[in-house]
Amino acid sequence: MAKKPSIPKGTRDFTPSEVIKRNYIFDIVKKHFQTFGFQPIETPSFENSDTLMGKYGDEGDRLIFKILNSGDYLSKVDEALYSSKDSNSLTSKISEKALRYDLTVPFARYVVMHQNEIDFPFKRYQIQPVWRADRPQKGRFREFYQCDADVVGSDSLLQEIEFVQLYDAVFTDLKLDGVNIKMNNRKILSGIAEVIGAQDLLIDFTVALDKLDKIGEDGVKKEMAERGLTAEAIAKVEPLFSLSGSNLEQLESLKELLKDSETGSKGVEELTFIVRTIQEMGLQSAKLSIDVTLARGLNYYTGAIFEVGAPEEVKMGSIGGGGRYDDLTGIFGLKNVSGVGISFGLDRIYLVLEELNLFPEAIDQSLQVLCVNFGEKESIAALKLVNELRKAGIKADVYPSSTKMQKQMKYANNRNVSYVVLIGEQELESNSFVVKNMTEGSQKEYSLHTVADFVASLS
RNA sequence: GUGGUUGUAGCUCAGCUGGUUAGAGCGCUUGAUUGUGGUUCAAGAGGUCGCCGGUUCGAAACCGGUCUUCCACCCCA
Repeated sequence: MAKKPSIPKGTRDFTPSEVIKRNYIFDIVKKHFQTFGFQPIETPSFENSDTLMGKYGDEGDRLIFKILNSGDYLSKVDEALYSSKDSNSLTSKISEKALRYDLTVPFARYVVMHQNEIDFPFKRYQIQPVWRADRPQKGRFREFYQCDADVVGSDSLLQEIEFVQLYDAVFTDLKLDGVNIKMNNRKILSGIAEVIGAQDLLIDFTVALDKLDKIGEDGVKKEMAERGLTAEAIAKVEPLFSLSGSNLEQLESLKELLKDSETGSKGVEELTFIVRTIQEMGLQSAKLSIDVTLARGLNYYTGAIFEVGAPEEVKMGSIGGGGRYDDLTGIFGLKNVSGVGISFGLDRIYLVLEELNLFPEAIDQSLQVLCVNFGEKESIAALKLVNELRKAGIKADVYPSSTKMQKQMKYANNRNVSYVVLIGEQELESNSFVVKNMTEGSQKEYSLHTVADFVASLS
């Protein structure tokens, strides 16, 4: 080993225990995706650059990993461009492929390409890694998994309602109590901007408003002023900071506030329908709350906006989000297809479950039974027993070499094995095996003819 | 992309305003214990102090660069 190996910034190796815990989350999420009628698809890990570039704004373009062309990629670049050192124009000449940046845009591409085979409404889920050339932070990586579920081809609000229930089902199953599903509606934000006379500054207005819980009311006002909102407009925003009461009461206030805005009223109406219906049907462990300051992903969301907050006792931002985008496939030439979708932030959910100790206790156990190896003859007998145990679905193994017992026992202990089986000379003679319970330290002898008794004791 | 922060044994970390041979706990190996782990005791192995360069008689420590970690911003899952 000449040099210590390393992995790129923002990437990770996963240990066996981590993979098992991640799979636990994946399996639960998948199970509920399926019971809600979503179908899985997969798309390539890299796409043509023009599929991705320009879809996420300037900031997004910068964060897309570009793949260098194969072969002598510089020979095709003319001298003038090369010597101009203009990275942006040069990039398109030497790189025609890029790593997937999210799952939504490739999905839109997929829908357009397969529009004639798809039965709409199409409910799909997709769990694959994506890559971003971002600067890493805690819970933020350059390679991470996204779990998305989207519906395209239906503008029914029933979809939004289903997504709230889907979030509730998944987090309930994960035993993660007290998640807060926050909802807003782009139309409400547009309506507010309209009413305060700042339509043109919608994005600036919402970006500032979104920071309320971080920088407080005064901070938001200050930022709005910096972003060009008039003092008059900011004064009109005031009532938003003091919205109180139940979801429906807040919606009632918004209705009054937005009565002069057609768009805004539509948004209030939509949210009211969703809130009423969810209230009627009930949620298992999550709570649904209206949050007019919620303003993420505004570049393409046109209706509902979702964000899921971790339970209050953990300091973790959002663990999921999503929204409705009325014309997602439009960028690829297919008009009038409405879509709505949500995403689960796997890495953060993992951190939250870890912090709250919510992974099942037995999850780490990769081996239930280990047979100590006493030599060739003995190990063959052990292997026969192990075969029977494996057929019964028990995770069992024989230690591969007849090293000292102390070493074998220690290995069993470190692997968190619950039972160690001893088949030595004495046991061979009497056609039996000794089972040591590693947590209690007790031992029990079984006949090799009645392995079923031992199997029964395991369940 | 901007500003800051971190890096010393497999892991978690000490190491003073530059000074001789770089430490601890845990883990690991061996023995006490040739058929019994998790407890105990004894002994042992393991480090080009992230990497490259500079200052100095002398650098783990100071300076510059670079990589990495984490944090804030931007943005976002």
